[in-house]
Amino acid sequence: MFEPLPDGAVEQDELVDSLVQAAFVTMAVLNRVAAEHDLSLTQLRVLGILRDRRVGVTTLAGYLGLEKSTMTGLVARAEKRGLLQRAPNPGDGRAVDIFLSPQGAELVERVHGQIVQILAPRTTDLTPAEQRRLHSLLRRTLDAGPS
Amino acid sequence: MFEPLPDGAVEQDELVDSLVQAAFVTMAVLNRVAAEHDLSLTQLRVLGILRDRRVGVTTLAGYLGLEKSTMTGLVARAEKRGLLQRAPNPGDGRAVDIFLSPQGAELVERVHGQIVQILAPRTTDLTPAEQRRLHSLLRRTLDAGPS
DNA sequence: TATTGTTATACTCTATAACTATA
DNA sequence: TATAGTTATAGAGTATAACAATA
Repeated sequence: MFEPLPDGAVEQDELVDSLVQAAFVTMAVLNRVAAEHDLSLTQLRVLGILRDRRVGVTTLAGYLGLEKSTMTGLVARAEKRGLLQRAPNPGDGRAVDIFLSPQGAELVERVHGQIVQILAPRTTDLTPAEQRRLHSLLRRTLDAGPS
Repeated sequence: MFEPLPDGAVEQDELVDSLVQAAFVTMAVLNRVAAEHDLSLTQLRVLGILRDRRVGVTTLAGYLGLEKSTMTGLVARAEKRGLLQRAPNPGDGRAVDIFLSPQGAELVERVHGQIVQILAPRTTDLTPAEQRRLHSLLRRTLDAGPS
């Protein structure tokens, strides 16, 4: 009467859908918190990357999957707001180093804390053991590599 | 020597970070697939919502968290491409019904299949039991409600 | 009066192409 | 020649404010 499912296809589908939904919910939170500080998600990502790095425009563009020319505008606007700074690279006359200003560093930590505060309670229905399991499963899913 | 951690704070932090990272990885896939079909993520979301609904502009804007005026442009561009259609609502002379065209319906199914095909393999390192567990944990995390 | 949708306007994000300065 | 970054230009996405038509 029932055909055997093609190797768990329905479950796969539902698992993917829940991953996608979780992504949308999470991104909505990030967007909202960023917007509270007049930041776009991209601006927030820039600050997040610069949290522990000082990089050139091309490298930054690479992290974000954007064009160099796009970075120029993003960096210019963030610099104008005093969130990051530009300085000529000592070793390469063409290159420019991008790094957080003190205000930018302060802001990104504050925003990060806010995000944790909002997202963490969503997982507190889970037992500590379940939280560890979810963490580990997500890690392994992510590490399954690109594409 | 070691202070007791404030009630699992570090683990919470790492769990949230893995949720955020999973969201970025997932959104990157969605963006890439959408772009292959010359769709923005927002356009794709519009098509996804209309998959099983016929709604007015205000309702659609509500689902997406956007302004009505923003929808006008999004809908106009998608309509121009033949992906959706507008029709006056029979019951309310002010309202407009938005719904997928046959081409739009075909496209959204194709894109959805592509997304599942790309994301599903990421979870195949997990055993079937682990997959069910991840699915269930994500669901419970999502259902923890908004904000 | 309130609601539905559009228009006008402005700004951010994004890409492509052309350019400069340096390597 | 190749690379780092900027500028010019154009289009999409977004919001705010003002508006017309209908309820």
